[in-house]
Amino acid sequence: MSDQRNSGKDSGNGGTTGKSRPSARDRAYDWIGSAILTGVYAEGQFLDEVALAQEVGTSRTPVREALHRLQAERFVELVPRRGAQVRVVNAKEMKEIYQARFVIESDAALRICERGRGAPAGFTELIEAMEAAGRRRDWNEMAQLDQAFHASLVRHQGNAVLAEMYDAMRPRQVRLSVRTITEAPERLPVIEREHRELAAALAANDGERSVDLLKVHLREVPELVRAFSE
Amino acid sequence: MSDQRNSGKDSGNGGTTGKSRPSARDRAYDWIGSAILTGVYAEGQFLDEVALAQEVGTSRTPVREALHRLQAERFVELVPRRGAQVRVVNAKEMKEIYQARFVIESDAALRICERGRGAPAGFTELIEAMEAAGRRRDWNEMAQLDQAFHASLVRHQGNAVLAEMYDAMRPRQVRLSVRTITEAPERLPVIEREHRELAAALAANDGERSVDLLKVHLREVPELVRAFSE
DNA sequence: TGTGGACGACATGTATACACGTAGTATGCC
DNA sequence: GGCATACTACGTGTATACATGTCGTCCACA
Repeated sequence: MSDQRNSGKDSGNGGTTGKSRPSARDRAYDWIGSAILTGVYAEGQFLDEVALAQEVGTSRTPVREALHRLQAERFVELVPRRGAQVRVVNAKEMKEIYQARFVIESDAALRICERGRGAPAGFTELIEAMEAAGRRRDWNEMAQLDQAFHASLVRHQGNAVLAEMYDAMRPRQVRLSVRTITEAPERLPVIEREHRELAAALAANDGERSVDLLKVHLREVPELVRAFSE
Repeated sequence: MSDQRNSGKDSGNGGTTGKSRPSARDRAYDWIGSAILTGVYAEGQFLDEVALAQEVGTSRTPVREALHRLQAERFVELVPRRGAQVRVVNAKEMKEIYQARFVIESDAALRICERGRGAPAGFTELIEAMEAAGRRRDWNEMAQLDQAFHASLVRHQGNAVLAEMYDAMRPRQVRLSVRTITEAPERLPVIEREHRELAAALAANDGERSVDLLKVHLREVPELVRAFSE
């Protein structure tokens, strides 16, 4: 929830001034987003712009802009003349997200293998970093690396529109990814093995096997979610 | 560019007051969006918030909110401390959009047929309305109905996340859809035939044939685009 | 003459004040 | 006692003023 500035693009923000202080809008975005993810606000609750502004330490204007962005990422719903309503990701939506992920990722794998592109650059390094984080039991780091792993697969395909779509789902997944790993760490070796197998299949440009692996890999998580979430 | 209010959702805006006057933000969104689509502003040009506010007849605040929304739809890029830069959809992006459409639509068709759901409700009516618009040579109406046709296919699949993603591409397509039909009206009968064939394949729950039809249908347009756009 | 820096104009980022619509509450009527 | 209605409080929608960073220009200097 902290690397989401500049709409996910690394547009360099000038570059000369070095690391400029984050804008009020970004701070409001981070603050509200974290609050929703950590469950400070109940689902369906309306957020008070003035109260948020006081909490963040800005005026209403940056808060409003942050809320619009959070709406784009489906964290809140902006009801006209009523305000921003908290919209917690539920099990049904999570299942749909994983289904959408499978659609995009499997298409990416197929096209990558069709063109003989092999595994993305840095794929192995990401796997190793993930396993290292797993040994440290740093689930937060692991979840982020897992996201990066799958995102690099999609980006490797070369379609920026699909990659943007895929990235748009990312914020909604972070919370549940961490939770999934935290509550079922015994599945860690399985996940790691599947990652390595996927890397191998891609390196061999075996699209069909890649899709099969993704199907299994992306099916497990929603099952876990359903198991302890309903 | 006129039915895009409330972030594409028909959230009923209260309902009791009937059709309330559009907000300043919506008017700004429509005005700027139309201006970009009709080519008033050159690619890469920075938009002046004050000037836009004067044109639309509001203050800067609704203009800024409209620009943020236009950024989410990739019509402009918001460069920090510089402003909103016009970002015209180019041929490469258009090709990627059609590829993304194929990925989502073919998945929808497959799942619909797997579950034996048949064609979406109102599918035939949409086809007939499209053909009527074609006879009137009302290309604008045709393009919109075509969008609705394909969107209903995606929605019929039942995955709201994928449907939202799909809808997010819609604004970017409108301009080119109209242009494509306008500049190659002789292809109209082909398009209409393909629509009817797709409807028949879905009604028969023939997923494989539906995908084949979509592959042809969604491949033609980018080819046309490349033909007269570069 | 070309280059570097300082200054001024200007646009965006932010704060705040006002307008308008909605929700909740109290009151009167049936 | 229950329900409809008017009123009040409150929060969003919008406008405007101020703060701050950026870009272009001009001038000094090599």
